[in-house]
Amino acid sequence: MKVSLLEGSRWQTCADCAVRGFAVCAALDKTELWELASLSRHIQHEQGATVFAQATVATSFFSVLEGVLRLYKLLPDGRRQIIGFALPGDFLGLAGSPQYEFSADAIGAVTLCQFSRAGLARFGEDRPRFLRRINELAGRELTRANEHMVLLGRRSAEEKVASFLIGWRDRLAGIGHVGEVLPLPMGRLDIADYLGLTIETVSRTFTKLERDGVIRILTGGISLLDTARAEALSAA
Amino acid sequence: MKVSLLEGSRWQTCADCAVRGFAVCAALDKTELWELASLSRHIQHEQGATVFAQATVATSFFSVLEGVLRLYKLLPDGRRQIIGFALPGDFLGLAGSPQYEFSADAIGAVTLCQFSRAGLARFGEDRPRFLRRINELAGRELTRANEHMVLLGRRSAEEKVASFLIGWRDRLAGIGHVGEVLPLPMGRLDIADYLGLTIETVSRTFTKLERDGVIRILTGGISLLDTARAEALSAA
DNA sequence: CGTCAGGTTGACGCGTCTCAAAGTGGGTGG
DNA sequence: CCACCCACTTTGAGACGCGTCAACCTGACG
Repeated sequence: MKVSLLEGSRWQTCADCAVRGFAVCAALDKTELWELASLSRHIQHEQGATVFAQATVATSFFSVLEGVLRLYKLLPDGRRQIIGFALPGDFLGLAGSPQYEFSADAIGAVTLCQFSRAGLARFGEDRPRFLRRINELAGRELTRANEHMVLLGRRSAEEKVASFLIGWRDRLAGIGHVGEVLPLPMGRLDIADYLGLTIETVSRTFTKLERDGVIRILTGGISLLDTARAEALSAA
Repeated sequence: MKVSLLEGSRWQTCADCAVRGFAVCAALDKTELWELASLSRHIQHEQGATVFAQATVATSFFSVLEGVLRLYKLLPDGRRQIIGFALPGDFLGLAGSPQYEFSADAIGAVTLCQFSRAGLARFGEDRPRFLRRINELAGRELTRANEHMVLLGRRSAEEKVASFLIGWRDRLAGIGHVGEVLPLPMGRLDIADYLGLTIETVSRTFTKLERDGVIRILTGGISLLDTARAEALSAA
C-alpha cells in the first residue's frame, strides 16, 4: 500500500493558499498579503533536489507550501545530522544569518514560496505584527530543537524511534493529516540521521517494534497499533 | 589556582549596565531604556538555586547580568539533558510558551534582570526595533541549538569534549573574557549532561586530552595548550 | 525477467555505560 | 591550625548497546 501526503492541493492567490492559516503570513491582513505576494514567487523542486546548501550566501527565505524537506548539517568527513524535517507552513531562514546554517533538500516533490532576503526584511522592518509572528515561529522551532537535544543526548534507540514516530504523527496532525496510517516519506537513512543512529539500528528497531505489536510496517509508512505503548516509550 | 569569572562588576542604571552592549536592551535608545528599567528588577540567586522550573507557569523573562546558569530538561526517570549554559547578556524566555520549556539554575552566584512576561510583551508589542532584537537573539540561539544537535548526534566523546571547550572559549571571548586560562564554573556532571555522556567518560576524556598535551587541567578550569589540535577535534 | 536502490538480518567489535573503589581539595568545627 | 568531612573527581574492570561490515531480501521499474 502506497501512502501519500498532501497531494493535489492547489492555490491561486495568497488569500486561498493551502497553508494560509499556519504559515508566516497568517499574521497579515489582506492589504499586507497583497504586498507580500508581490515579493514572493512559487518554486518547485523535484525529489532529492537541494533547495539551498549550508554555508552558501543566504539570498532567500522560504515558506513551504507542499511536500517535505530534510534540513541537515554535514561534518567535514561526511557524517550527517538531520536537524529537522520541514512541512507545509514551515518557514526557512529563521536563523537570520548571512549564510545558510544548514542544507535543505526535497524529499519527494516540493513547492515553496520564495522571498528575497532583503525584500522580506524590508517588508517586516516596520510591521510589529509580522515580527511577532516570526518570533512565534522561532520560539516553536527552538522548543522543538530543545526536545530534539534531549532525544539525541539521553534516549535509547527504541525510545528515539518511538519519539520520532509520535512526534511525526503530531506534526502531521497539526497540519490537518488524518487517517490511521502514518506516512513516512523519508527513508530509513534520513530517520537514522535524524535520530543520531545508523540505518541498521533504525531498521532493527522498526522490526522490534513490529514484533512487539507496537507498529505495523507498510511501504512508505507505518500504522500505529499500540499508541499507548509508543507514547510511553516516547515520554520515558 | 582558583579561576574566577566576571566577578565584581557593578552597575547603577541601565545606561551603565555591565551587559548594556550585548543584552536584549542593546537595541534601545535612552528613553526606551528608562521605560524598560521601570519594568525590571534585579534579583540574585546563590549557588545551586533554581531560577525557574520546567513546566511551571512562565511569569517572567530574564536577562543575565552576572554569573552562569545551566538550562536543562529532565526526563520522568531523572535523566537530564543540559541544553545550554546562559552567560551575561543572554535572554531567557525566547520560546515564548506559557510554561517554561526547561529549568534554569544558578552555577555559582548569579544576578538577573527580571521582567514580567506581560509587561515586557506590552513593551515590545509596538517596538519593531526591540522585536528585531529578540529575533536576532532567537536566531543566534537556534544556530547554537542546531550545532548542539550535531554534537549530540554525530560526535565521539573526545570530539564532544573538545567542541565544548572551544565553544565555551569562544562564548567567553564574546563577552570580553581574556586570559590563557579557561574557567569552567560548571562541574563534570554538568558537562556530561551537556554532552550526552556520563561523568566518568567526561573525566576520562579530560585526562586523555591532558595526557595528549592538548589541555592542562586546573581546579575550576583548564588551560588550552594545543589550540590547533583542539580546534581540529572540534571541527572534525 | 533482470536490475538496482533501499531495506533487513546476522556476526562481531568497539566505545561508552555501569558499578565499584580510591583519590582530592575546600570548608568547618574542635 | 589541624583533622575530619563531604562533595566532586578520577580510575579501574567488566558489561552491553549500538556501530561496523557483509550478505541477503524485497519491491519498483524497465
